[in-house]
Amino acid sequence: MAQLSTQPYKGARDFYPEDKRIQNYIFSTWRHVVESYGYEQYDAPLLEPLELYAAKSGQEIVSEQTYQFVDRGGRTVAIRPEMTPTVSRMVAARRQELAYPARWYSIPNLWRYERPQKGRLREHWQLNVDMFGVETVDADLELMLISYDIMKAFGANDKMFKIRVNSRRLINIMMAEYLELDVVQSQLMIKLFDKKNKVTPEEFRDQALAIFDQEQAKTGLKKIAALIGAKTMGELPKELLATSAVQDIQALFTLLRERGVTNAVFDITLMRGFDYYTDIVFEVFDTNPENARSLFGGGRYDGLVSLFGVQPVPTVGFGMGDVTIKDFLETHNLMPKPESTTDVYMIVLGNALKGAQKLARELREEGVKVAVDITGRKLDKQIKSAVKMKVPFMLFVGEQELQDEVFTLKDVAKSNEEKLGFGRIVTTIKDYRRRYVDDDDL
RNA sequence: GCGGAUGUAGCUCAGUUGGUUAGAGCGCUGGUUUGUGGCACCGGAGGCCGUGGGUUCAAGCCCCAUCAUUCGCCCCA
Repeated sequence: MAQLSTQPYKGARDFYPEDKRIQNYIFSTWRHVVESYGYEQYDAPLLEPLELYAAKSGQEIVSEQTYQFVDRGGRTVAIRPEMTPTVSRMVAARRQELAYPARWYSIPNLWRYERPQKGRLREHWQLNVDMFGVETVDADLELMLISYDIMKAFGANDKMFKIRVNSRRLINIMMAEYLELDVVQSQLMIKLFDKKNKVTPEEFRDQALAIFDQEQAKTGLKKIAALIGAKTMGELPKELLATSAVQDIQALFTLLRERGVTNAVFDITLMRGFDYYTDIVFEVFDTNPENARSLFGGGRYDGLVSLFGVQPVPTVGFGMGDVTIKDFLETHNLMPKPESTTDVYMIVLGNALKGAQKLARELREEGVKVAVDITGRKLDKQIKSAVKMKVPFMLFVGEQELQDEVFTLKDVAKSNEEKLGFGRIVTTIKDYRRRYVDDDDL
């Protein structure tokens, strides 16, 4: 019989305590920002009927990248690969009774069957933030501001990332009316635009030519050059400038500037994969050359809720994965120092265990998190455990200390110690927590 | 689904044109030290060289297969 493997399932991660601390930090930062905008958390099952994704997510996700099985009742079941269809289902179910604008968020784990690679695993957790019920760009603005604030909350500055913005509505006009492409040609051209930064200008030109028919090719390349060459919206071809799609984007950029966001850029090549986006789309992009990649993104998908047979609900949302943001934090050296969630490791000397347990209980009643070493090991072994666990304080408790009610409290990082009574121990630890750790919802 | 790279101690890796008993650093562990970790010194444990086949007098090293990890591609949150 083969030896059992200790490895986690391919593309999925074990979270040891030191890893879970990091994940908790990311989750807690997310929650802080979105809750500060009044978003409330929801959740839903890991499993959904497969048809939910067949409807709108895009073909490949369903056929190739979904974990699926047939349950004992013969139902075809999928492990959720994304949250958007689920939340749309939930909104549709209570379409009439919800209070709008509905501001919701969740942090689900999602599964996709694909080859793992940098920044993309089979299981990841994703912050999903959505606003339902507002059709003006003020909703798009709010979601982008939240994205921006999250990046700031992680310690990023404006130079580390940029926000790319485009519009599906504009893309459709661009393809169908400006370039005069049919549906099939449009899809090919959208894919080509999407990978513009990955191919050489020559390859781009040749592939564009291959999409046009002979008649279109005469003027097509010039038109594309005019599009790509536009660094600001104002440089767009006149035919497009007059459209309401462009005017909406311009209004959005004005609002962003008013709110102090200066690293947002219009990018006509931004496409985003999902079919369900209908209007403005945006993407937060890492500007570091070593990690030059899309970090996360979102946009408006006004049509999804109505798939469930109810009147449409205008919706804007984005999704942000834990794997990519962790890579970003590591690339930019923004990862906080890992430290235990425990405040004090109690080192017990001689026959003091009973007294130490009583003291620990009293400390807990004051809100201090205490781990007691109950092993009876030699002093240095106990200290080593505390250091390895990265607990910030050690408290030495022996028979003499219990009798005097004065204990030695050691600050591990500073390596200095003080003899303190109960009250001072509590305040010292709480001061430390207030200064260095923001753990109110860990 | 396609292509590249890599699998040797818990971790990071070295290992000569194939040659006898497979190495280092860190970590772990015991001691110097029965109430103070990180430093120092002295000991110790720990390897089916990913797995299976093949070539050879002889394989960690060469060949084939397979599994795993990883980086890209396709695709995309």
